Amino acid sequence: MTKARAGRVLTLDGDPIAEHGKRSVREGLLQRFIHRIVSGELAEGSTLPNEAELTAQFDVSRTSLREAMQYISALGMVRSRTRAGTTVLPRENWNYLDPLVLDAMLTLCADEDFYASLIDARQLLEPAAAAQAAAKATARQLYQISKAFEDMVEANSRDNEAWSRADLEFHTAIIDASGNWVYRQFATAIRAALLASFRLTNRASQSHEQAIMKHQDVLDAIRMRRPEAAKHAMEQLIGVARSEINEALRKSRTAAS
Amino acid sequence: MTKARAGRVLTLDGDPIAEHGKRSVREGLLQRFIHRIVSGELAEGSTLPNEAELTAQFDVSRTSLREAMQYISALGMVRSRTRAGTTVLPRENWNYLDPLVLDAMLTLCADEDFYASLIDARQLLEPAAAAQAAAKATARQLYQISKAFEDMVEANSRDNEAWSRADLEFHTAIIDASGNWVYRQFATAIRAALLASFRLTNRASQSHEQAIMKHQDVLDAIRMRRPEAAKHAMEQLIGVARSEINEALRKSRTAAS
DNA sequence: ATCAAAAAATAAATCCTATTTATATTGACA
DNA sequence: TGTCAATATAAATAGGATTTATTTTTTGAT
Repeated sequence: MTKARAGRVLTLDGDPIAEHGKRSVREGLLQRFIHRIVSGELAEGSTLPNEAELTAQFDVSRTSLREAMQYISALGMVRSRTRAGTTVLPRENWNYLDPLVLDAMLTLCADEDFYASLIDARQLLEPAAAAQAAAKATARQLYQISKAFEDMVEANSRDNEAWSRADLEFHTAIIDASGNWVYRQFATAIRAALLASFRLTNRASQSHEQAIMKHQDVLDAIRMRRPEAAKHAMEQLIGVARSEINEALRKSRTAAS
Repeated sequence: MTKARAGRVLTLDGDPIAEHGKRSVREGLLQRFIHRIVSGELAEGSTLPNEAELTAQFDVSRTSLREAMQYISALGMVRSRTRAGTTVLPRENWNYLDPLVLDAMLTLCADEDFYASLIDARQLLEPAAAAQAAAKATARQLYQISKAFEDMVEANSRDNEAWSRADLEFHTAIIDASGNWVYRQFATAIRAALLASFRLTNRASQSHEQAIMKHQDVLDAIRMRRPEAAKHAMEQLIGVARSEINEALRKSRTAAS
C-alpha cells in the first residue's frame, strides 16, 4: 500500500508553505476520517457514532472532532442534524476536487474508470484552456508558461523531480492564463492526474525529448496567438499522456495478476 | 441588493431536505463571513482580527466562530496558523463550485466575465457529457433524463417554477449519466448558471416551444445512442442559453445606464 | 384500537474557561 | 551585523455546562 503523504517531495495539497514533517491533531484526524469514508469503512448513508464514542475512538477532544466535522461537512461528505446524528452523504455530494479527498481517492480506490474520467476531462478542458490562453494571456501569464517550459528543458532527464514540478507548473499556468474561473477549478484535478502519472510511469529518458517537443508546440502556438493551433497542440500532448497512463495501468494490471 | 437565500423557491444549496425558514447561528455566520470575503471587505491576503475581536464583532461564541473558520478553510478561503493569525487566501484557492461561495459570487460580483466563463464552460462540458451519456447511460439514467424532459413539457409556460426545476434536472441528469466524476463536479456550477439565467431572463412564452424542441433533440439523440448527434444538439441548446444570457445582460446594462 | 397531542430522551449546537503549542518578534550577546 | 534564546501572542486543543431541535415514547381522548 502506497502511503501517499507525509514527507513526499510532491504532494497534492497546493499550499505554497513548505511541508512540516509534523502533523497537527486536526490534520491527522481529517485524513483518517476522510480515508475511512472514501474507503467505505464509514459507508454512505450510515450514521456515525455520537461524539462521545468518536472522541474515544479517535482519542481526540470534542473540539478537534467537531472542527474536523465542520471541515468534512464543507467537503460535502457528512451532514449533521440535531438529534438525528451525523450521516455520511452519498458520493455525488463529495467534493472530489479537494486535495484531501482526491488524495484519498488516488491512494484507496483509483481504478481504471477513475483515471479514464480524469484523462477525458483533461482532453476536453486543457485544449480549450490553451486556446483561450492563446487568445488572451497577459504578458505575465505568458512569462509563467515560458518559464515553466524552460524549467522543463533545464531539468530534462537529469532531475526527475524538477521535471515533474515544471510539467505541473506548465499545465497549471496555461489553465490560469485561460482566464476562465471554471477551468481554474480543475487545476487540482489536473495536478492530481499529473502526480498520478508521475507515480505510475517511469519515463524513459528518450521520451523526455518527445515530451519537450510537444510542450514546445503548445507554447509556440500560445505565444503566436494562434488559438486553434494551441488547441491542437494541447490535444496531441494530452493524447500522449493518455497513452502513457493506459500503458502504465496495463503494466500494473498484468504485474498484479 | 438582492438577498439571495432564505425562503427562496429555488436555491443553490443542493440539499434535498426542505429549507427551514430559520437559520442556525452557524449558517448565518458562514454566509456573513463568505460574503465579507467575496465582497472584498475582508481582502485577500489580509489578516483577520483575532478570535476575541471576531466573537465580539459577530456576536457569537468562540466555538461557533472556530467551526465556521474550519468550514471556510475547507473552501480554501482562509488559512489559520498559530501566532500568525488567520489570513484570507487569494482567490485562486477558493472553491467557487461550492454553493455558498457561488451564491455569494452571483449576488455580489457577477460581472459579464463571470457569466462568460460559466457559459463557456457549459458550452465545452455539456456537449461532451451528452455524448458520453449517449454512449453509456444506464436505463435508470435514461429514465431520469426522460422524466425531466416530460416535466418540462408538462410545465410548459404555465408553471414557471416547475419548468425551471425540470430544466435544471434535465441538465443535471445528463451530466450524471456521463458517468464522469470530473464532469459531475460541475453540476453545481451549471445549476448556478441556470438559476442565474432564470433570474435574468423573463422567458417569453413562445420561446418555450423552441426550448422544448431543442431539448427534445438532445433527448432523442441520447436515447438513440448517437453520441455525435447528442453533442451537436447540446451545442445548439447551450448556444441558445448563451444568447439569452447575453441579451439579458445587455438589457440590464442599458437599463442601469 | 387509533390517532393526536404532550412528554421524555437524545444528540448536536452553542457557550464558556483553561491549558498547551507553535511561531513571530524582540532583545541580548557575540 | 548576524545568531540565538527569551518572550509574547494567537491559534490549537481539551473538556464542562447549557440550549435547542428532533425523534420516540407515552399518554389521553375518541
